[in-house]
Amino acid sequence: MDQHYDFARIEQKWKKYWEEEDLYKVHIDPGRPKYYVLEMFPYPSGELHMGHIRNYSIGDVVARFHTMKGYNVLHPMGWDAFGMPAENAAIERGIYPAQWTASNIASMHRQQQEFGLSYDWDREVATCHPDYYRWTQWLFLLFYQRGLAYKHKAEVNWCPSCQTVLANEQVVSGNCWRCDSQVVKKELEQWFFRITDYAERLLKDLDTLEGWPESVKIMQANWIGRSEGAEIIFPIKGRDDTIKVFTTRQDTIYGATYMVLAPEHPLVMDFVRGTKREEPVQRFVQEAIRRRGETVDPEELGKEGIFLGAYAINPFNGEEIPIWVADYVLMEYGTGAVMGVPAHDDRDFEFTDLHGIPKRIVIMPEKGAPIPEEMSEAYAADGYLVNSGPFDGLAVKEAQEAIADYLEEKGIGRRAVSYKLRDWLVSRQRYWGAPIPIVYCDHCGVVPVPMDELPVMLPEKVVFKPGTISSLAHMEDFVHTTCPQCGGPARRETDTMDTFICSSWYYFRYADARNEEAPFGKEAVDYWLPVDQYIGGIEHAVLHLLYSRFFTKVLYDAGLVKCQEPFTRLLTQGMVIKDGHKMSKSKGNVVTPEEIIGKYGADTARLFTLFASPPERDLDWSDQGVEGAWRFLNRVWRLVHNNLDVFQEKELNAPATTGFADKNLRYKLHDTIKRVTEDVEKRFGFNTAISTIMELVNEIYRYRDQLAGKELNTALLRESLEKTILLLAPFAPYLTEELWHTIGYGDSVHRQRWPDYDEEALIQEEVQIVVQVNGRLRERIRVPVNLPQEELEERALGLERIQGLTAGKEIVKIINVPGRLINIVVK
RNA sequence: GCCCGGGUGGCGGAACAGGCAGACGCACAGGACUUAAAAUCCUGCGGUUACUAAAAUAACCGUACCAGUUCGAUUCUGGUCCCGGGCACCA
Repeated sequence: MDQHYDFARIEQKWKKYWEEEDLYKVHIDPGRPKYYVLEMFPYPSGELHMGHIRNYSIGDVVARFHTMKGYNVLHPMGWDAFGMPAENAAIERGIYPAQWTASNIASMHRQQQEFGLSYDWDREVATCHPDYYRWTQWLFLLFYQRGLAYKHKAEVNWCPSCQTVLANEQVVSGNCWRCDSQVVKKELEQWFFRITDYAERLLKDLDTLEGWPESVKIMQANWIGRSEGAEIIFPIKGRDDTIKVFTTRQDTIYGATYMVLAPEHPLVMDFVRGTKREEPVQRFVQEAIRRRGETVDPEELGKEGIFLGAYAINPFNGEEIPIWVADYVLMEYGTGAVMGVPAHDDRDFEFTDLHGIPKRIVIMPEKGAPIPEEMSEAYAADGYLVNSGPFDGLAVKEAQEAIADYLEEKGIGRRAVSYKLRDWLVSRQRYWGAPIPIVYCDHCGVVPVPMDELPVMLPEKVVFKPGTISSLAHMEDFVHTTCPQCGGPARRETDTMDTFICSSWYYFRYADARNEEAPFGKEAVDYWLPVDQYIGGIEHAVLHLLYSRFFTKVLYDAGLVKCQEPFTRLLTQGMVIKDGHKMSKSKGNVVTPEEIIGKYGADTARLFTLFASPPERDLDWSDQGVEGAWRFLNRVWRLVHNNLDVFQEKELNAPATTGFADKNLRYKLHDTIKRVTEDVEKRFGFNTAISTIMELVNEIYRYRDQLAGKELNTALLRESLEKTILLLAPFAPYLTEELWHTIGYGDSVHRQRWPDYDEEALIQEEVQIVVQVNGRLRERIRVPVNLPQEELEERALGLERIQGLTAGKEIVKIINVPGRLINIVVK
């Protein structure tokens, strides 16, 4: 017999069989519990990499396991197909983005099928198909109708390399998330989604996501950035208007020694117009705005500012405080104006040191402590109020409440909540995206395209003019249209949608992917959604995952879906690393899925990626480790082939007097079933599940060796081999299918029930007990399971070594952990 | 700076509720099979020391570091160091 199995032949054979059998097609079946497992759909770059394989291998095990467990499993795949690379390819190679994308999809689809992934391909979607983006546009209009989409002129993030704007979430440390170029600020009129309306719910509902990693929830909470505090209205000396500030430390109001406005604040120029300060302030403001657009690191910025010659009046003590403009105050957050409390805020402290503004201490850590003259740093911690008039002596928390109450009573302010989250900028000056379904009519203004006229088709035959912004804007046939309202001439919106919109709802579409009447049918989404298990990279912690949650809540409010959260459980997988770096062409450490398939087959590739590390952690690629996975699969293959006789005999031999070896094997088998089930179901412990199966296989080999030449319990051997195949089926679907048929079955192994373990088999007559003296391991003894405690202690104390260690000493106590150890404490 | 993870043999990792540290795999070493190699199978494999011809055995140390709680700590608590990730003046 060969030492190795012919993976190429086997994998081809069963791939074809599964396709012919429609093995992975699913339909709504209210009689069975559903399970929706989903891997984040990929961008069709044209090639699968190991990160994809890891992602899909995890999802496939989860899907196959639940199918065997009796669930009706939805496991779809599709393509996040709009985006920049297609445009670049078009420019570089003179091929239309639609064609380039379609051929990439075809080749990646083929590679996925090689891997034997259990997708229902009838539900495949591609976001660039009119059948799909029609509904993306429909959803845009739904948002528009609900007042959640609006056009607005604002200072936005601009990536000079991608030649388009970016949402805040898509700027990573000042750089573009996609191309890493430095992002600059630009004033543009753009479409936004009002995600800030949902800030509170997006934050609060994080608590309901018990199946999400804490780290992702914390990242989202930080991104939303909720702060509780107060707005305080300051009158302006000599004028009728007022300035409103937002603060989280209203308790420090008596320590406010100045006020600062953001450079963009409308009052800034108002204060200095026509005065000698106008020119320097103007210069300062322009410079501040320019620098803000360029500089990445706030440390480099320092704290520049300039006095405006005006004074605000502290409504609590009537004190006049100077009003400054400074670059460290942001117009977009709070009210764009801050009360400066240098003694109790690090930034204000630094600013006043620089510009010679006095500090006043109003919080002391202890009651009655002497108030120091000098401070070396701001005191931002807890304490008690001083120098604060009627509020003296209150603790910080109490003062915050008391002062908020006072503000509201006197009508000079109110409690307020501020968020760091900004509205989602969704327009992009790119061709390869879903057109925004809006027209501009000279007569009627902004007019949405009627829903029944969708899709607004993206012209496929595009010509890219280098250096121009959006190619769509140059396509006269596209731009010129008629107004849906008055029928007069109108222009189309030429910006397209952020591709994150397309990916914010695809998991709903899978439930009803071929629906031509609606984005999805109610029955289908109510049955399948939410996604029970979502699997993907941590890099989407606040991008795709936040946007999708937002979309789901809007669809919920519109009555289109029943769930308020899209993903019940989330698994964030680690990266695939080789030689200490992420695999990349520039590092020259890339191993392609195709190489591995060619050399060892899909099962080995899957098994290795699952075995080498737990899914959340980074995976260190090791060619030798792959070799080990390959060896193991062959070991299983040989084990079955070497024992084929037990499947051919009709009368199986099960001697009545089963010996220790038999009991031992049967225990191992059922213990393995139990552990593998729990590992996969509860812990995503694929690495330990596989190692447990390896132990079982080793045990079966040992059993054969032990009983070589003796009468075998063929019934037990057969049970062991069959169940080993079943346990391995989700991990190595091709090999196990082959073996399942080899041992004589006609149906697919992937239609079998997951094995249950037999409690009886797990009952042991003897256990090993560890004997410790003063917590140090000294002996191990085997005793009957139900040996009474006194007898166990007696036996332990009677052991020669233990006697030697306890002789002449006082036994203080004996700790007994049933079934595990006893610890004799002596003095 | 703030907020999260993580640190266990030569390597990837295991130890699930405070109870045998190092499962499983890789690498390595020795042996079997072979004319030979590959493949396969078997055995060993954290460190130090003692004893010994060798094996066996035993003691001590050991889960980044320092304290603490406990009969007992990789696991819990406090502090320190290092590595990785997120945020970026958010008042």
